[in-house]
Amino acid sequence: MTEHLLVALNDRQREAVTLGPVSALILAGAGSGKTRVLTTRIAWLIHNGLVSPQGILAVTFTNKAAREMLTRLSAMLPINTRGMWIGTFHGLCNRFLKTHHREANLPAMFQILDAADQLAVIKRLLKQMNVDEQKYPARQVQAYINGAKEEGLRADRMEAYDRHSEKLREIFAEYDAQCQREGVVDFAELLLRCHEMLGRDSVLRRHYQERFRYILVDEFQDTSRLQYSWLKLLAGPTNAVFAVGDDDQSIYAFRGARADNMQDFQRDFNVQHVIKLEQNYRSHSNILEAANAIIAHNKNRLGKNLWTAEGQGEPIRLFDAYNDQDEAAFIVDEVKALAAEGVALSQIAVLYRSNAQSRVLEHALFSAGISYRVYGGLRFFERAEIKHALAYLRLVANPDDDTALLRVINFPARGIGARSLEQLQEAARGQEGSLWQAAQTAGGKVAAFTTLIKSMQESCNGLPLPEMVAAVIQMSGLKQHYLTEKEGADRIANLDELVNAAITFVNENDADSLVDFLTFASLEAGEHQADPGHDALQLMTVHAAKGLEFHTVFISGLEEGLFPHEQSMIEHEGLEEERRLMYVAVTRARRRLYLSHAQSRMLHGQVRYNIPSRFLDEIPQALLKRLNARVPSQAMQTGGGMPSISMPWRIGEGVRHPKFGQGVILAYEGGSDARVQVNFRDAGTKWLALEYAKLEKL
DNA sequence: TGGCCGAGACTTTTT
DNA sequence: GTCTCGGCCA
Repeated sequence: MTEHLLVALNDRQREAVTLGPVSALILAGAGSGKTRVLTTRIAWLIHNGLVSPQGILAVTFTNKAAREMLTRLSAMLPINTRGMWIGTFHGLCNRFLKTHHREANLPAMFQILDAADQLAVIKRLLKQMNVDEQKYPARQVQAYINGAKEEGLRADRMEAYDRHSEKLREIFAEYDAQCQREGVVDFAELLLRCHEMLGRDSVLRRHYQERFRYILVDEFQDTSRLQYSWLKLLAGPTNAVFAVGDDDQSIYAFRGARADNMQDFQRDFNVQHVIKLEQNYRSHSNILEAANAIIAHNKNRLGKNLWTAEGQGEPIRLFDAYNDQDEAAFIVDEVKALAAEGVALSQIAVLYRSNAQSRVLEHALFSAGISYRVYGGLRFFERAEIKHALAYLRLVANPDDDTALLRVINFPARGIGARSLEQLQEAARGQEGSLWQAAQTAGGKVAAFTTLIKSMQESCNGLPLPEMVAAVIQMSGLKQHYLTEKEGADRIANLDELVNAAITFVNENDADSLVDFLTFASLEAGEHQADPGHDALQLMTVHAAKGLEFHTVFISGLEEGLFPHEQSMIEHEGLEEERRLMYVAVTRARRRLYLSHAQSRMLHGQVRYNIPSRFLDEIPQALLKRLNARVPSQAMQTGGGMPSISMPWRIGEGVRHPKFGQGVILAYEGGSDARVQVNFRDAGTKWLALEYAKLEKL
């Protein structure tokens, strides 16, 4: 009866899919078919009548993953997936809060602040509270507040041990009060508010515990403390939690992800079934062996070894570039050759540790006429013109939204300057109300603005969503404004696109209310990916590549200080996270993998000399094919291995010291007591007198 | 109100 | 090197 669902699965996968009503931890390695297991399990549970679609709660990390799960599910089962509780933590919490807004002490039309909105609120607050923004930078305050909420803490539970932390706590409390007044919630608040509501209201909690007998969690290694706690609340003592994750792919510790939740889960849920999915369906074995060898250097692991039934494939190609431009030129050449062999550009990815590295690559690709696409950067709903239009729409839905009001009260410019705003804010503070409320009694230009918003509200009344959006854009004067701007054409095109987005939204969702659309815009800022029809080389950070796969992958900038990043060394267990990042990068490749590093590169406006990444040493030499060493010609002439004191040393040259090991020359001082500064990989940076130091060229 | 200039930063990022 | 932000001036 259910055989057709299981036929394509291996034994481990099938075991996971067909588990009974018990909690289980699935350690799913890269490329081991984890999404398939997750969706097949849901289908299997429903198909066998163990649970109805309404009894399932499935959590993913991104909207994209949630969508994919829904798509696959409807392909497997003839059911309507629309009402199912499958979504991100934030999306599901939002759903809870919308349904029970009274219990959560929120207005029915509460709005969601994205990170930029939140920062704006904080900046405004700091000004209002007369806080020294040098001592309390808005970004740090934001990190403090979000960090606290991720841990499940509010201001009243924050410890304060000095004036600074006391102040932070005070700002935190004031910030929450401000959001409450405006009827807005930030991302972390969605989770925390929902968690508190379920914790407090036992009737509600039991209701949902009865309902969601099967809870499934994707990317479990990326859950935060609060998210895990939320899961525990919903699971109660009896429900079955199916947690799928890979501790080796935990690369978001820096933003609160806690892979230790996997161990806690085993203990708290008395997990009897830990199933490892280790067969990889993606890569050839050379690539997997390299990945296994690298990750084996991490101590803090649950333990797992990927294998494949496919052959060993091609060796991993290693390229030693003279500098960053040389590295880029090499990549361009190889990409051209691959394209000539018939590999689609979209099946080739160039990965790097940090975004700044893309510039040199882009330049080289542009000159070579290779089409490419860079992932990251601003997304559709984050663009200024879109945020402006959305702010007008937000005011139509909830005029008490101060953030939205401040964004557009004078955009396009209508002569409401800083003075009038200050008066307005003063008045609002006086009556403990919103800016909108204070604006009601104002005259002149402010009154004209409130009239505008009110007429927008009237015009929108009864209109279908897309027409509403179009009307508000029209009435706002945004288009006229951009007409006069130099680069306004793109912005106008984007505003038109917003109307299209509304049409798509109505078609793809049951909802067609303005509030739902605004929620969608906040919760899902739009895709990074552009038109898939366009064949282009893929450029992205390693983080952005998680979950993707390509025929060929280039990992560039494999240098100490860059990858692993120097900032990571000072962090607790930072190096292990960098290594997991490297593991993720390597396992993106199906057939061919290139690793490259440059002896020097331009960084922060300075030339920096780096030695090859330690991760390269962690790969068995037998798997590697060294393509060449493009060494500067002078170093070539000196020949290898001859100790030499008389010969001038070149900055950037690799050296070996009998005691300190490998390093790179950073600086040179000539004269009778000539000395060099060497950055040793293991021993740090040292000045050495050439007369005594037994330096050897590499 | 907008534009210009200097200072300072500058891993990774989804919701 | 390059971008953003804030302050200041016309």
